[in-house]
Amino acid sequence: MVTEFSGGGDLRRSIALLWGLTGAGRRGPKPSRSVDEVIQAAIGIADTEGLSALSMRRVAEALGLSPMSLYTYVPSKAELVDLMLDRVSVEIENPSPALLDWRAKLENLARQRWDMAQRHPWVMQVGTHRPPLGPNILATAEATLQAIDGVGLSDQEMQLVSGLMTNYVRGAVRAALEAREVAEQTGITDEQWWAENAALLQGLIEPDRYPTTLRIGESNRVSPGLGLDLQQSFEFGLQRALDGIEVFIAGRDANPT
Amino acid sequence: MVTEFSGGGDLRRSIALLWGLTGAGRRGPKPSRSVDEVIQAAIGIADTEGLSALSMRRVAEALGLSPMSLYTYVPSKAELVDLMLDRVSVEIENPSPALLDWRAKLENLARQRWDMAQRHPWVMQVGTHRPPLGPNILATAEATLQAIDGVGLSDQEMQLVSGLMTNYVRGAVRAALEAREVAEQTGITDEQWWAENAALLQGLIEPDRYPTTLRIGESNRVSPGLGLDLQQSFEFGLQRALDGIEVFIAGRDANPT
DNA sequence: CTAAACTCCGTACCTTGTAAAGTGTTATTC
DNA sequence: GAATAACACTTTACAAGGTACGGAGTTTAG
Repeated sequence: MVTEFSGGGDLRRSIALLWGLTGAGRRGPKPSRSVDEVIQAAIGIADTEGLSALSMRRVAEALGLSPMSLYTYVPSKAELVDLMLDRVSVEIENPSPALLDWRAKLENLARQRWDMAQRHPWVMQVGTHRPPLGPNILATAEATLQAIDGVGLSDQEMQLVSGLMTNYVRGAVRAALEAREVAEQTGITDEQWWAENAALLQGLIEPDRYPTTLRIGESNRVSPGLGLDLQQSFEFGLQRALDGIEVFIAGRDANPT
Repeated sequence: MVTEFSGGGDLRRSIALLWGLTGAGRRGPKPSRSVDEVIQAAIGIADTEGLSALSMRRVAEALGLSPMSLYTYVPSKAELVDLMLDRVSVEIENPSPALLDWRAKLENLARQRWDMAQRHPWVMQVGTHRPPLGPNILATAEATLQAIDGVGLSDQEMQLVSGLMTNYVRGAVRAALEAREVAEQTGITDEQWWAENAALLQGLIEPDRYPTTLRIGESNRVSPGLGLDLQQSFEFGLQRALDGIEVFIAGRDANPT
């Protein structure tokens, strides 16, 4: 499981790639593929085999090129990942205007992010502080801010709320994807894992030291699956976060700046 | 930036290491170091140079051993990371009983996690689904559950609340650490980065498409730092999350199961 | 037509985790 | 006390990764 970074290379070049600016009147042979094909191939690999399987050699192979040829399309692997990120961000749509209040819109955006992450698990392994400022990523930022625009928050508060949503969603989605990935990689279910651990820990630990944990663990054993449905957990936290924001907005309305 | 996984190897061996079980009556030469020294050396490297700098060779060098010797102390790098995780978890203390209500306790735990992550940034890069069940990690789980025990939630709801806190805190802390790491690695401040991007994007994008984002961006430019203090952002989200939990508990009190 | 700019490839370097096999040391067993 | 099993430790080696470098061939500007 590898988390990639971005922003290393030449910003000018990155922006040009993100916004599809092609230098006019170029000499030399025509490229046999397009940057877009490279991005798609990379996304395909990352989707099906995970980000750790995404190597320049692997992408080149999928395109029928030599590894080093890729560097004529893309300055480095980091920039390629940037491009992949912006590309999949197109799947996040602006919430329908039929959703009237901010809460429905934020909820919708959070679910869209959840869904998108199910299709492209690797996005959660890419750093997004200083995101690649491509058209699609900017659009998702715009959608989030628009959802909470005009409800009485200051610009700064809007950023804080937007940050809270991002932080929570990323935390929850990562947890869920991690669960999926671990299960796939080890071939062991959570139940099996817990059972085996419980057996090994039996007698090793003093029950007095972890009474609550043991009680909850026991209650999970008796009715398994109850405590661990990740989608349900995501929804629960989402509603709590929205409730918290609602409290804040209400308090803000009571004494505006 | 690398996210490690755990749980690959032999569970029995892992548990023995975590709980300090040494096989009695061993033949052969005495080990020249202890597992503890290996863990400490590894933590030192990860703390100061980042998880990506943590290699078996590097740890061996710090201990004055050959790389392969480490494998007599620890079955693999993954298990070493597990041990490191449990080791630093000792820094999370059970909230003082003087903190009377659940909210103060959860708040305290969240802040402790924030502080701990500042000291050991790499912990946020380690997967924690199926965490190494060492004494210290179990203790932090116990502390969290105890904080919300007896406030009228079902066992399942307690897990959901605990999960929400974990997810939010991890999301926020990761965002903050990412910011720090990116700044260190690139040597460019966020302000510089945004300014440069703004300059390059100028004229490239249609203002009608991203009105809110541009307005907020402008408002950041005018009074910089206002929207971006990460500790402040963490605190803001933390209070919102706790507010949301409070609403939930209040509603739960109104009609208990 | 010439030369610059470009695409593409083969080779090579460095870093990783760790498998394999060998050497020497200690404690148990006879 | 000698033999042996279990161990600590080392050297060597492999495969996989990103990408620097230099060369060969191709297209277009001047």
